[in-house]
Amino acid sequence: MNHPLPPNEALATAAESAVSTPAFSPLYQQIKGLILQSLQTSEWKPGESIPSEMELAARYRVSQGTVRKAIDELASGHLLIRKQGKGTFVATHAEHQVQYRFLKLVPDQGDLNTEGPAQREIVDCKRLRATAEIARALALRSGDTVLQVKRVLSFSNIPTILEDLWLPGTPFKGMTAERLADYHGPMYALFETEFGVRMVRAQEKIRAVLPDKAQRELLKLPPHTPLLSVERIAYTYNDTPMELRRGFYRTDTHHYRNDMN
Amino acid sequence: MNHPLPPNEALATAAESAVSTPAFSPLYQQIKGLILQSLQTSEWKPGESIPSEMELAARYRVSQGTVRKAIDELASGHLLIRKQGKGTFVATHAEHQVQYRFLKLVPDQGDLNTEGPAQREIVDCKRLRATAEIARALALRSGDTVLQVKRVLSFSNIPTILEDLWLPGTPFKGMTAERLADYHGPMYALFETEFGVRMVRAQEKIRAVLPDKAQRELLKLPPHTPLLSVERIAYTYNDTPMELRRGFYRTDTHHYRNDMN
DNA sequence: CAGTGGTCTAGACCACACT
DNA sequence: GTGTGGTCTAGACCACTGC
Repeated sequence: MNHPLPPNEALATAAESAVSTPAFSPLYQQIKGLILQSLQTSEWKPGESIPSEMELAARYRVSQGTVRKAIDELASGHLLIRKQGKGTFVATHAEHQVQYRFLKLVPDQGDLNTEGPAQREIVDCKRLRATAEIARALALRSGDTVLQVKRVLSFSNIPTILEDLWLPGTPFKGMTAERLADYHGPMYALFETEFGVRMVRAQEKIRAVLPDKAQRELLKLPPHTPLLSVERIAYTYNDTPMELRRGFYRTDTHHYRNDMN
Repeated sequence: MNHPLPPNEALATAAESAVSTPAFSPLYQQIKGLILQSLQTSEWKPGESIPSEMELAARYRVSQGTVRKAIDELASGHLLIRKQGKGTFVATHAEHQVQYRFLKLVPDQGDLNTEGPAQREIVDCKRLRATAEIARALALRSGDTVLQVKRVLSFSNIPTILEDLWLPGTPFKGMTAERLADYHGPMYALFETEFGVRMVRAQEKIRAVLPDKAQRELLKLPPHTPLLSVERIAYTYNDTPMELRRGFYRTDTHHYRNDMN
């Protein structure tokens, strides 16, 4: 093995058992896995600080540099946030800086600050059985209980976003329309504090569509107004899908912005 | 200063002149700037290898680790590509792996491989004076010469993308419809080899729109088919805008895919 | 002041590609 | 084998934060 010190029980020697693939994994990747595990089990919660690099180095019996590289990768994936002089923290959607990280709709003029926060209206919130399609997206079985939420977001009192979202019933047991309505702040922040579910990654499929009658009414749209259809699957740690969201965005005053580099 | 060796003339001491802001810049950032400069001046061209880490360390009089960190950042920005055992290479849009890095439209079923390459038809290609809007997007003055290209892309012989693009006249002197039509491969690869312009970053604004009559005809669309409007500004090194592109995408068989993490 | 992350170095060794 | 990037270590010092 590639470990210079007495083997740490935590540093799996699983690679040995494999035959055809050497499956060489650098030490810092293994450390990254161990840190990830502590995040998953909520040993360190969103917003909290994790142990210092020196402490982690001692805990895992590796050098500070190795821990450093592991943390660097997690930080570049927005799982951790480094703050010089203060420590390293578990990322959270409650942070003002990264609020609405996954919402790419921005006003044509001005920015999110000039516009202010959205007005939110919960239209519907109920439990139902997952259709085949929803089950597939959420890695559930058809018929499993899911929570459906339907809501409208308005900016400057203009209804702009209509969205339906589906959450797996088990992890979100106890979620109600009231709790959603009472909570001020990003929905993903509520998921973190109330249900221990942190979204780390999302994937969106975007199309141009014409709204049906019900959608037109909820958004108070004139006829023949095309909408952006945004289908999102959000994942927690371990690539587990935890939310399916179908959004319909007005794009006459706003646009979807995507920066690529 | 923070340099342990006889000062290298290349490592600017510009920070000294500033008064209010200390403007501390780590060594590896300065190295990164020097490498970037060599990329801008085409000392190393797309697809070529740059000197080894050891050579660069000697050239800049720093340790290998410092060069390494500079290269790491450039590689994570897709400006360089590291290949273990072979060397470090200047990124290029001709690489099969990263071809069409900025095209996010993918087929609903299958992937880009099952679909095969697009059929391309140049509809128009002419020089004209920049409108105020185009001039602003390309950081030119109104009335400056720009090159306009209009084309249609088809997949499986179904016209799917209609796009207009505008290029600044000076860097793209000598571009013709013929050269575009004759070139097989990504347009951005042609820009690299023929005009020394490498696109490193892009920004897109996306909306849902209804096509006008001309657009409907070019894409052979039934009436009332909404389209995705994708406005892209692409930048070279140094954040210089080099292309404005307005695309209209059919999204009944394809969708715009955006992965966030 | 002590504690944190951030930078820089020097040296050893490993994995991979070419020849 | 030689040369490349990739990993890991150990130690020194710098920059920032808060007591």
